[in-house]
Amino acid sequence: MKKEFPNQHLGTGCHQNSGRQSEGCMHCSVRNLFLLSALSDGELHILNRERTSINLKAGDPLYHVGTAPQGLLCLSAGKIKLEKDNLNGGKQIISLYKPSEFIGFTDLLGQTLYTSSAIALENSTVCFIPKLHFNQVLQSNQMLALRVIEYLAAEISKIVERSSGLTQKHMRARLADAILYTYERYNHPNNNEIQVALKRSDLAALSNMTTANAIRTLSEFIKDKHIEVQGRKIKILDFTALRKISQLG
Amino acid sequence: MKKEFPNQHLGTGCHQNSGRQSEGCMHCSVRNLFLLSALSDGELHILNRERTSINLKAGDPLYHVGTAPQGLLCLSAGKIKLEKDNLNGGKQIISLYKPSEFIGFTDLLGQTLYTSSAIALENSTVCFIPKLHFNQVLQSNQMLALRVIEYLAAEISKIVERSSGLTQKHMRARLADAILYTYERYNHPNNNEIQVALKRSDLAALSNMTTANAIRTLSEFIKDKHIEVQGRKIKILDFTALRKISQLG
DNA sequence: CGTGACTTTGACTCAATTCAATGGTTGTGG
DNA sequence: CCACAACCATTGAATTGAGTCAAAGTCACG
Repeated sequence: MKKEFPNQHLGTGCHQNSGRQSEGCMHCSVRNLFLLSALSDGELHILNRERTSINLKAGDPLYHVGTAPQGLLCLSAGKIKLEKDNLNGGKQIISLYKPSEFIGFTDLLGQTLYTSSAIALENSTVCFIPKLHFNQVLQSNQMLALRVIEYLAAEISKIVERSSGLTQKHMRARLADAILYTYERYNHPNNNEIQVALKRSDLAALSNMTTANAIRTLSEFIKDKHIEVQGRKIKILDFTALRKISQLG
Repeated sequence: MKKEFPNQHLGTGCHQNSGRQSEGCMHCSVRNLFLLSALSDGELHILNRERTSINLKAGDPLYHVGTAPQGLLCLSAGKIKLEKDNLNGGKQIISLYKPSEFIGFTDLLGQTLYTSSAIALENSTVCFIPKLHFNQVLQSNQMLALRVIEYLAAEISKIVERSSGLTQKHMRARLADAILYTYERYNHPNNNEIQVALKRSDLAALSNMTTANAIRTLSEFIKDKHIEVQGRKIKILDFTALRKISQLG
């Protein structure tokens, strides 16, 4: 799951992050996910039959808010953010995704238009499975449906939790949360560097504040030795301190 | 759906808001709901078999945050709020429920503990169907599972929408939203009075602000003739103005 | 008619946004 | 290889929105 394609392979139409080629969903690492582990080989073949691959360069949109989901999107390599415009002309980042995760899954299931835009944070590859084939499988596999229910219900708890943090916590706590979230999503096993190059404005969009304030607050954290920053690379020095700030402000 | 039990009937153990007695789920008005309309008579019998009725007085809790869901709770008569403690010692109201709706449904589906507390806003009756029986039906009825998926996915969109309102809008807009939401939930067909007695602190908990500020902002709305207030009774005079305030602040 | 819970209002404080100015980086084409 | 443009990061000062605290005022109910 952590092993990424070297960038020069991104143009080949290769769709798996397991390293195997031309074998499709059956051997793709998403197979290991809780959600899809309920699928039989036959069902995986259905999904695989019309699967295609999409390559994105850093900054490219995968889809735009307000458009209609056409199928299941599974991130195969790279990193993607979901964001939407906020009411003050800025952006709000809803969530960050890594390989093997589904992008915009709830919008697909909700039978509505996309409620946010998906944008590649770095060069990425995404598998696309037409709606029809996914629905076919979802409609015939009870176990899958039950797992999707559980997944969605858990999502709701997370969203409500995050929401109350964003509304009630002060800037310092919100930024600490954003840093810890980013680390949890993109951490590297052997050090405390966050393996993604987020702009300051991205950090701000994650923690619901102005870019200027994100920078100011980040500077405080550096001065207090909670983190170390070089350009867009953030290294966490003191998890305990960040968690405490997340609680108390 | 609008016809409520007179309060003196609440102690009888009657569980239907259709007015019929002793016929259980099969003739209960929830049968008309999108979610459960997929159920056969046999399945309704399964649900009905061990159904019991819970009576609550205004202010009584149905369950507390952090406890484990034991079954499906369906509001039969009355009004219920879902709330949780916020980080500043106050409360936040997550949602308001009316008869025929399920209380704490997502927590039940998510297989986790209750993420909020349910409290009766007035005398209420709630049907309880043990988890086991509900799961039995959910596991055997594919159509029901698919509808639950759609329902949950739609819930997520709503929650994200509400969340960004609470984080980004100013007090005036948030209070306007709270008033419009309360009206949408508990409106009376023939006038513009909101049919629920919410305390000022409840209005504040809905719109994520201090009680003092809710009162101040409410006074502005009265002065500007957008609403009329007598005690806890709120009458909407100008929907257009409120909707505009919701958009612009 | 007194007690407690709720409502209202004012003054103060502080957190956060806004706006503006400046400095730094990067990539591109001449 | 340099110069320029475009974008990004940083910092300061002024302004405003919202929370806090405290003091009355109102209401219902025993």
